[in-house]
Amino acid sequence: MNQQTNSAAPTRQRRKEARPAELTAAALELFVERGFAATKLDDVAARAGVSKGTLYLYFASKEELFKAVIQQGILPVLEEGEAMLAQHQGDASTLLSGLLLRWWELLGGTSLSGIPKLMIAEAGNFPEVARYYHDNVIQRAHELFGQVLRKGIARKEFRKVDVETAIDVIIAPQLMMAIWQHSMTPCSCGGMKDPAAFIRTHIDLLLNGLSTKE
Amino acid sequence: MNQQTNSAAPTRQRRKEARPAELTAAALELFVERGFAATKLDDVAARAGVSKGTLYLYFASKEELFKAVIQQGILPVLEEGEAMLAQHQGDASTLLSGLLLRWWELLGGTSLSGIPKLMIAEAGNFPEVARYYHDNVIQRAHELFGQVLRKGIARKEFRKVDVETAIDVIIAPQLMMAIWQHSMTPCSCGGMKDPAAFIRTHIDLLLNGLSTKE
Amino acid sequence: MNQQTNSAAPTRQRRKEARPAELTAAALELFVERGFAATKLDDVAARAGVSKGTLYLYFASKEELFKAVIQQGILPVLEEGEAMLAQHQGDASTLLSGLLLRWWELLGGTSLSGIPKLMIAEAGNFPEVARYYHDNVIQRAHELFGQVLRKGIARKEFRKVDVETAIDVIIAPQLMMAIWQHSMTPCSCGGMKDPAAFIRTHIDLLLNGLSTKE
Amino acid sequence: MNQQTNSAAPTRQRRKEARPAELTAAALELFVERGFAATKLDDVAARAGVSKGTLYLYFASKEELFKAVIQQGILPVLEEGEAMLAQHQGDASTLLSGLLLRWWELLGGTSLSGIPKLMIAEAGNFPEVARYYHDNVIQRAHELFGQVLRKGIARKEFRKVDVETAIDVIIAPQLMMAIWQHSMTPCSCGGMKDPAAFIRTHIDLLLNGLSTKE
DNA sequence: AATGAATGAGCGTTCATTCAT
DNA sequence: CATGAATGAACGCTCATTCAT
Repeated sequence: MNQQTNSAAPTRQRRKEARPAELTAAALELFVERGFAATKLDDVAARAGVSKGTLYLYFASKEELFKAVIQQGILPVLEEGEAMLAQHQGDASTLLSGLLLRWWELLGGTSLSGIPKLMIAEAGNFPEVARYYHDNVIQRAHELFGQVLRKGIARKEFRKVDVETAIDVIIAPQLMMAIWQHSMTPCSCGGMKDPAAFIRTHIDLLLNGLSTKE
Repeated sequence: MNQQTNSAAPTRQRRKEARPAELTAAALELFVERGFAATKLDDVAARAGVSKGTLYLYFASKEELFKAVIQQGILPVLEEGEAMLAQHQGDASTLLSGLLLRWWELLGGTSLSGIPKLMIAEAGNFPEVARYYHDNVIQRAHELFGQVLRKGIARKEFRKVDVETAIDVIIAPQLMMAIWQHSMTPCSCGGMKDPAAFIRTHIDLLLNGLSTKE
Repeated sequence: MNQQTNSAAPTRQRRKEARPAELTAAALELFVERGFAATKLDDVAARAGVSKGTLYLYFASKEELFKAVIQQGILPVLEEGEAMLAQHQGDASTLLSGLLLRWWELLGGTSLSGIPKLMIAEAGNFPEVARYYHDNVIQRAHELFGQVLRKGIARKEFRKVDVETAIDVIIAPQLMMAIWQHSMTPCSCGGMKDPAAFIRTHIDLLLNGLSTKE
Repeated sequence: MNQQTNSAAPTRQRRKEARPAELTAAALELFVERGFAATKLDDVAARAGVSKGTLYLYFASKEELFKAVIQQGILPVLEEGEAMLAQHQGDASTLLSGLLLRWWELLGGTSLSGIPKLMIAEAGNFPEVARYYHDNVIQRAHELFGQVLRKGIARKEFRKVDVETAIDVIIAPQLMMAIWQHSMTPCSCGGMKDPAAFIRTHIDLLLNGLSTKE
């Protein structure tokens, strides 16, 4: 009897602990596909393989589920980037292109790359979440790239550009790629053909644009 | 008496002809602010200053209204750009930066600049509209910038970059700026501080990135 | 000018006087086809070849139109029958079968034969109209047939049946025929194949059923 | 504890299985009273003692509810009649009057007798349902009475009438009685006074009309 | 007299949320 | 914990009615 309990309990336990993540994962997929308002909780529950009522055991409302989806989605991204920055030694160009490439390696195929699209679409409807996202993702990413740019400028690798503005210009193509991946591309309506080529061209133009070699 | 007839009779007529545009304008604002699904037709009607039923005199359904909003929104943009290209003489750099600046001058303050956000959010839910938008906006804009890039390369102003991919890289920051303007910025959650500076930096990095002068 | 007025005015006048009848005729057709609630005033107006607003120049509401349709529909029927009775001389059997045949000759092909269906379907929703119809159509038809039956019984042509009840039994097949003609038959779902044969069989069974010859 | 579980658990289950029948019963009453289009789903739900949303757990639309009402309503009638025919031995007159009387005993007081009225009113709007009703009710009833008539003719009880047409003539008064019961009568607008007397007179006239004794 | 654009109350339908089991 | 039947507020859409022209 103990043995049974011992072997059975952990399974349930593991399940119980994994549930919220399973639910937010299912919700993320559907929110990204269809938008927040157009996603039905029935469908989220069905995709997660639970009943609709179960959702309410873990999230008090659809809005809370949305918040959890966003919070859940931002953690992996930042830590990796900041770790790269901390570890990096050598020239800023390599660091910059490394960061851009690594970001897509990490998120490219997953629905985490849909979070920018989702956040953009819903920022107006969920200002608190937008603020949270701004403070915890956008801001930290800004600082990350800001440090890289300033390092490059200090090392005379990069021209003296307007750093704060340049950050946005650098990030924009990466975000647009992620967004396209979750909007036009799945309709087979064109959009991005080759993400790798896109990033390569972006880095090429960018490093040339920043370069002090003339 | 004739004068009264002349001025009074057209009142109704003028209104009737102007109505669809008034309605799509109101709908565009709200769709951009809140998204398609989260926008209530009552609110669209209220913002246009008509009753809910009136919407149905001009659009058969909410979805038809959406389509009309998109179709209505794309016409002004393309013609201007293609006209600039046709008229332009001289170096490609000036043309390129001219196009990028002009685009923002035209759309910056209006809710037309919210169409990319709207289209991105709803492409998955309205594949037909997405295809229409792709064929009539994205494709034509691509060709426009493609001609500029090829002209610059032919004139040895620009390096021999992968033109098709570079187009997307060039357009992305402009689109992101428009998107941010309609998502994070209005929440006072940060985002773009100064569009003009952003475009200037974009053009600066871009022309340097494309430049053959090394 | 006078001549023009002379020739034009009567046209208009004639039109003006004919309008209500044209409108109720159109309404009758649609009410019979679809029922009162399922008939749109747009469709009535369209079938009558006028605009929707014009209906309200002649009828204060949809319900008033309904009442007019019923009133309009009952006048021709009764007078004919009562005239036949007054003029008739000779045996009751001939009179009875004459009445039954004549009724179908008069109404068979027209949508007036749809009034019983319409009245039956809407009696519950329009008690006043139902009462009006009862008093002015059902009651008078009852008296008509009552006199025929009593005449036949007095002349020993017919057996001494329960006259009041027999009237309903006699009328029922005629009504059902009219009803079927406007319900199942137009769906090509079967129903009556041949009205003439039906009436013949009805009269045959009826006269035999009433006959004193055994 | 077991007992409680045994009696409590099925409560929900029993309810769920009984619900569709409860709902169609409520809907039948109101459809018969007011017609399909004039019946509000709120009222159906209220009469069934549930909320409006519950209807949609069992029927996908108002039209599906209508179909279910009809299907639900036809089963009890036919089986009884066909059983009577199969069991009967002896003369056709007794069988015929037995069928006519039994039909009213079964349906007279219930709203099932309102289905003919309902079907007649809505046949034009729901051709598929009309066809279903024609094939499964009208046709089978026809065959039932056809066999009785042919039996009576074979036994020389009945005259050689046009069987197919005579069936309609025989059925018509029964149907009209049911229809009147649900249209004019409830308005206290007259109509049928005594169903039993009506059927008696109908049978009397009918058997005399069919009889070979002259 | 006639029009048809405009209205808004009302209905069918959906779906986030609750709760008895 | 988990379920899914039940709810009811809210939304898209319709259509009888009104009224400026």
